[in-house]
Amino acid sequence: MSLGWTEERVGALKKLWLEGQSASQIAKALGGGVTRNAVIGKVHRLGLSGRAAPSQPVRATFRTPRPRPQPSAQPSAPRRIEAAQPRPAAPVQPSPVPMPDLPGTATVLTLGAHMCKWPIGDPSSDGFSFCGRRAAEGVYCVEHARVAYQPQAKKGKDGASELARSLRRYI
DNA sequence: CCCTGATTCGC
DNA sequence: GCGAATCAGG
Repeated sequence: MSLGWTEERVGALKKLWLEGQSASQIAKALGGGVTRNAVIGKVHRLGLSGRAAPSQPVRATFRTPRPRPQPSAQPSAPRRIEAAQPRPAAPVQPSPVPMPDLPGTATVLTLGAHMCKWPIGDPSSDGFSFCGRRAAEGVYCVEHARVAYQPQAKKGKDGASELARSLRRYI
């Protein structure tokens, strides 16, 4: 299951990446079928290797030029040795993230880094959106986190109906 | 061992 | 162009 990089997926990728989301986070956010490697690869291909707001100070690691496990054949690979790009000393301050009061107003493109990513509606429908409220736990708001991160789905009684009731409000 | 991004290279 | 494998590091 690997759809090509459609406009929307690329757009979402750019947005999430520029927001400082990690590659694996983005990979999960994009649904399935993409690994973090795919995301990273695409990011580099898109030309946005350096990010404005690195969540973790990933040092510009100088890897050894890579020993080539190639049995034979030495393809001339005049790789450029550039790891530190001339940063214009412009520590951008991104994330003027809007925070709607009502859920379901965030699309995959407007969804901010710390906005609840609980899906609202049918993903294959036009009006599909995300909750968009302040994410409290993980990528969800408090309310949705309770549903998403169910610690135990076992209660002697009827845990399923509780879940169903919670879900019903948003479907 | 978990995670992060970076790079290379076969496809 | 794509992404798995592999790397260096936190």
